[in-house]
Amino acid sequence: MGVLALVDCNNFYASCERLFQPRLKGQPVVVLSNNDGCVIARSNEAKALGVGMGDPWHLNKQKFEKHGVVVRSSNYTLYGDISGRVVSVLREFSPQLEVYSIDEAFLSFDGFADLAGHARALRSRVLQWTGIPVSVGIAPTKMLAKAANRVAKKAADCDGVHALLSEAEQTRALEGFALTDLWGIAERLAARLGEIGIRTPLQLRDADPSLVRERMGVAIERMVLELRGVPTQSLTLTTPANKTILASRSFGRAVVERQELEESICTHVARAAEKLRRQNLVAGAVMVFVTTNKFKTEDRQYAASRTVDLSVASADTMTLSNAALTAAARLWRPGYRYKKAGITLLALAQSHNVQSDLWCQADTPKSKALMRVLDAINAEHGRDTLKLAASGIERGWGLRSGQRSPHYTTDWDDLLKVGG
DNA sequence: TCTGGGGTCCTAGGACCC
DNA sequence: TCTGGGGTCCTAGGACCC
Repeated sequence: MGVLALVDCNNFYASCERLFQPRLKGQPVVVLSNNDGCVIARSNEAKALGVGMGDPWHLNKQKFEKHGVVVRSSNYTLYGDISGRVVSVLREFSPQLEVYSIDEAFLSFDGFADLAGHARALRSRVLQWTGIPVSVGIAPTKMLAKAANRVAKKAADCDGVHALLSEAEQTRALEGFALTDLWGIAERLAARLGEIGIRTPLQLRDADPSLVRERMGVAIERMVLELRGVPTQSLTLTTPANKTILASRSFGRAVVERQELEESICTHVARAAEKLRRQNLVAGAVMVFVTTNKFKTEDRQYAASRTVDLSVASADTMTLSNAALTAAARLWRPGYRYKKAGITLLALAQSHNVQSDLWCQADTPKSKALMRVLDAINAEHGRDTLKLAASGIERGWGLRSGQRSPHYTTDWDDLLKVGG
C-alpha cells in the first residue's frame, strides 16, 4: 500500500512576514490582497480574534486597530522565494514529490518504517532551515492525507503530525468533519449531496460508488474511493505547463473612460507576455474580459469577454496588444462603471519548435520577408500549411507548425530559401 | 471610497463548417 | 413530403482550489 504525506505550511504568508520581523511573533498578523482589498492570510492570533479569510479590510479597519492587528500588504516575490526553499528541504525527505501549491506539497512516504518519526524530523528541519512551521498529514490517498493534515493543524497534542492509516483512525477523524471540510467539497456540492441524503463525510465514504457516479458524476465517485483508501490520483512529479495565463486587476476606483481601460489592457498584456516567455510557450488566442462592480448592486451590471485568434497569418502587423485591443474594442460599452479588467492567454503550446533566430520584430524587413514566405507557401499548399503565432515577446513573431506542415523548418535561412 | 488574483475542469447552447 | 450529424470554436457560467 502506498503512503502519502501532505506537507502544508502554517498560515504561510503570515509566517513569511514574520521571518523578517521577529517582533511580529505572538502578534496577530494579517496579509492583504492586491490593492489591500481583503484578508488572504492570518496568523493563529488573528484567527482567534475572529478575522475571517477574505474579510474586506475597509470594513474591518477599526476592529484591527482596536486589537492591535498587524496588517501587511502582500509580497508574492518573497513568498515564492521562501516556498522554493521549503521545497528544497522537503526533497531531502522524499525524491517523489508533487508541489501542489505555493504552500503545499505531496510526498511519497513509501518505504519508510517510522512514518511519524520521519514526518517529525521533516517538520523540525524545515523549521530550523527556513523558519516556516509546517503540518504533516499521512494517509494512503491524497484526500485522506488532506484530512490528516487538517487534524494535525487543529489538534494541539499531535505536534503538527497526524497519520490516518487504519480504517478505525480514518473513521474517528472523519466523524469530527463536516462535508465542506473535505478537499473538493464546498457549499454547493455539499447542498447537492444533501439532496441525495449524504450529509456527512462518513455517509459519503460508505455510499454506493456507482450510484454516486450516476447521480453526481465521476469526480464525486473518485472522492468516495479516495475516502476508502483507494487512490485515484497519483503524484504529479513534474510541474505541468500552464494551460492558460491570466493577468487581471481590479481598478482602485471605477473606470468609465475607454482609454483608461485600454491602458490597463496593455499593462496586462505585458505582464502575461512576460510569463509566457518565461515558460517558453506560445499563445494561440487572447481573451479580454471586463466586469462592473458586483458589490454595487445599484450600478448597471455588465460582464463580457471576447477572444481573438492569434494563429491567423493574415494580420502581419498584429501584435499581442493589438489583438487584445481589438478584443477590447468588441466588448467596450460606454456608460458602465468598470471595476475589473484582464486578459487570458489561451491555447498555449510549447514553443520548443521555435528557434530563437526565428523570432523577429514585427514591422521590420525581416518580418515582412517572413510574411512573404508564409504567403507563398500557403498559396501553394493551402492556407493552413504554416501558421503564424504571436510570440510571448511583445511586438514579436514566432513560427509554429500547422497540422500539416511539410515545409516546417526551425531554421530561419532554410525558411527564406523555401519561400524563394 | 474602499470587497484579490491565478488557476483547473466541466457543461451547454449557438454559430459555423463539411 | 421526407429536411443530418459530427466536429470545433466561442461565449458564458458554474464549481472548486490555493
